[in-house]
Amino acid sequence: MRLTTKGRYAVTAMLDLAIHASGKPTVLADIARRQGISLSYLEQIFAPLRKRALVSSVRGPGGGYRLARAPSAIFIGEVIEAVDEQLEATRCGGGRDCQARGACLTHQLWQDLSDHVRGYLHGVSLLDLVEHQDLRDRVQARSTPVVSGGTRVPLPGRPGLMRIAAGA
Amino acid sequence: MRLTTKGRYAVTAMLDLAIHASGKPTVLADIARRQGISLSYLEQIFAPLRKRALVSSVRGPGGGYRLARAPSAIFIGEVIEAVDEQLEATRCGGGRDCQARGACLTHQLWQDLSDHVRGYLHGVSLLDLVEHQDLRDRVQARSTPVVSGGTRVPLPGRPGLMRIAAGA
DNA sequence: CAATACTTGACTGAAATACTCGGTTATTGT
DNA sequence: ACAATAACCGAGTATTTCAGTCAAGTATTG
Ligand code: FES
Ligand code: FES
Repeated sequence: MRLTTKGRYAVTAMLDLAIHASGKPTVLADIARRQGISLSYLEQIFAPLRKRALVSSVRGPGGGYRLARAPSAIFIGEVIEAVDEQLEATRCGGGRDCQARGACLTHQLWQDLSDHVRGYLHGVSLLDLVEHQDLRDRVQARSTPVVSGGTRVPLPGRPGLMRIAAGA
Repeated sequence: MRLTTKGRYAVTAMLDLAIHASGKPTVLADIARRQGISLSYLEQIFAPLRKRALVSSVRGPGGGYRLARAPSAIFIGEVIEAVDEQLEATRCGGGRDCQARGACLTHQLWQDLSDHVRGYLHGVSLLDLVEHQDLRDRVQARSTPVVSGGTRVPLPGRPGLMRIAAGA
């Protein structure tokens, strides 16, 4: 499982794009300044975002980038997978073959973890992030993705068992 | 968020330990052979496991490692955090300070993701992994950790929206 | 005491990350 | 036409992390 600054920057930039949307496209230089990201690095990140049709670009003066869809229809999982290529937690990449003779003992575990993470990140849209800083409540209430029936089970408040690793 | 082979090996080794438990301690060399992991690397991995009191060791001939608790009381999250040190997905590490002036736009998102992942991995015990290869059902039914009141909400079956990244 | 097996620490090659740099192409206003 | 703008593209590079080796211990058993 790989979650790098590249993926984080991509989400941040998309969010910035969503916030400052106003008819006119936004130039990368602005995003770079506002979010404290290197411009050249941003350019590198936006290439795959454009290829996946998450943003559209306009060249020349007055140009820039625009979201290709409504913020409510762009999900974090898409953005991350567009630039990072995989949220996959298995070692085999899904092929059940990291042990030479079949799947290893833990394949299913990582597989399930991957599905879990993907399911979560594909359930949060850019709009969700724009609307509230305190997205905790709404996000947890929607850990099941929006596309299907909207079952919306109320998960209990965050469990109190994290921070096991205290670090000396 | 960092999930390396070190963490994976740790879980695999602990699982092997749980499977081959039989009064006598298990030697690392056996685990190394069975699971295809370098012995020296395993030694490195077991040091922190012992420090965190997840395993106990017996030196000398006839020695080896034993689980320090019942398999039902050892959770995957503990094992991973013991050797990997963090499942944290935020860039700041929880300090809300990766932007110089306060938290970045996406801090809350990564924070929630971390909590989600931790909650999941702390809800799966070694016993769960030992008992069934098809842990999918039971694991999803217990994505809320066991320690608190056992609310046990039935999450819907896995959503059908993964595999967005097709890869050309 | 000799074999076993854990314990510790330093060390290393290879890969990935997080960038930078230089240049090219399209578009626009003057 | 021309210059300014801003997206595009490809290489190159310093640093860090990963994954693993190696060498030297120390405790325990028979
Ligand atoms: S992780 Fe898939 S076979 Fe080991
Ligand atoms: S991730 Fe915590 S402040 Fe940016």
